[in-house]
Amino acid sequence: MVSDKQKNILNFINIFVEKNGYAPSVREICTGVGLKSTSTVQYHIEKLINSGYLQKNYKKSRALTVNSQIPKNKIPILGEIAAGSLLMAEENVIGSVNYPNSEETTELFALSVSGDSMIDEGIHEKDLVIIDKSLQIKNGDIGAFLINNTEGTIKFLRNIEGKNYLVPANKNYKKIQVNENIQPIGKVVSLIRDM
Amino acid sequence: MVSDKQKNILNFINIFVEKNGYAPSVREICTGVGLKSTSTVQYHIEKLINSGYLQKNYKKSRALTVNSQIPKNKIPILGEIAAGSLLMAEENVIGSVNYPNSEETTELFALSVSGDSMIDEGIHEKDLVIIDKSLQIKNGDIGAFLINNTEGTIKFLRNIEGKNYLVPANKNYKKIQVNENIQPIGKVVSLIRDM
DNA sequence: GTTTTATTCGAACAAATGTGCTAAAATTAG
DNA sequence: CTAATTTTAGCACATTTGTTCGAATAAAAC
Repeated sequence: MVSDKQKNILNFINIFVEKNGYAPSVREICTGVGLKSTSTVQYHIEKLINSGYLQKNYKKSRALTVNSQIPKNKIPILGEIAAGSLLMAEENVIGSVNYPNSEETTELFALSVSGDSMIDEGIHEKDLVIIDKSLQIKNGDIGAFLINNTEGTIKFLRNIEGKNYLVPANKNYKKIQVNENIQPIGKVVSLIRDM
Repeated sequence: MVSDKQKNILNFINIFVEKNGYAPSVREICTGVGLKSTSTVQYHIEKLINSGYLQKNYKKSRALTVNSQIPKNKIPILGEIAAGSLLMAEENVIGSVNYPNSEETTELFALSVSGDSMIDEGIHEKDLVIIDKSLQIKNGDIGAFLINNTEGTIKFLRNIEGKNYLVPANKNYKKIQVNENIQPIGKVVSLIRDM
């Protein structure tokens, strides 16, 4: 949809804004990307706007804004997982958090930990775990799972003698064999605790 | 140093940028804060620049940038604590992290945890703890301390029979009585763990 | 090859914008 | 009250900047 030149321009704008704190003028983009005509830049800008990468304010200078494809570092916090399916329905979102190390990720969300089944792994009640829905939970990983379409939980996934188990990090709880009532949500990639 | 009108203007610029993604023009500030002359705004802008609240680029439009007094949400990560004193000397800063819940704080920094003396509190090696230097460590708090001007450590501060101790959360370590070789750094206010 | 589409250029124009100057008005200091 | 300082206004000017139009060039499709 967008050509190399257009990506080039978008990139230039991004870097310029990052560096200067305000957007470049059309002519600054010209020299920045090696074009000699302002209307050429105009042409590409229009394309980028139509593709949803940029926004502009008619006749105002330096009024370009880059549509950061993903609201950078802002991910929703889900509270209790509603019966049915784990969706980011508006009702379930109880807040949002700036996640440190994410560059661009749509598949992240945060979940408030309830219970102490992972206490031996240093995952406490009320901790915020960041979950990546796009990452498959592999043997040995800590993942988020939905049990009976009702209850969300954080557990180790372990393969023991060919069978998959949800394994808690707390001697007081026992492992559960994965069955059709257990649905993987995503891998736990980070933890945030406020004190 | 800065008058109410100037604060008013600074505030207007901040809100405008937040809302539009680019800075207001001189005339937009005029109408925004109820002034009729561009030169009046010019006058105030110069004051704000001299006071260090703003930056400008000569003759460029909308090239105002607000000097966010504190780099919002960005706090330095310190590595090994150098002998001497715990300062945010350039050499010690090994990175930076976006800290979720901070609005404006100068006194925050992050420290990578080494050792397992707080394992029972769910604080693991390589975790990142956020420390607020401006908060006094009180009885029962987890704090960061500098021992012998050399070694940084995270411990509980507990008052037992009138004496202060650094108490680990690990049975394999013993508590240490606070003496003149132990210097408090700040209170641990948050924890971040990447997996 | 021809035709179509995408990209580039140049120049000119109008609007937006920052700047400079002088003077008046309001506020504060003495 | 008077003098000094701060704040505001008005206007004119020079640049910067976005926009428009037509045409040339390059690339892709047929």
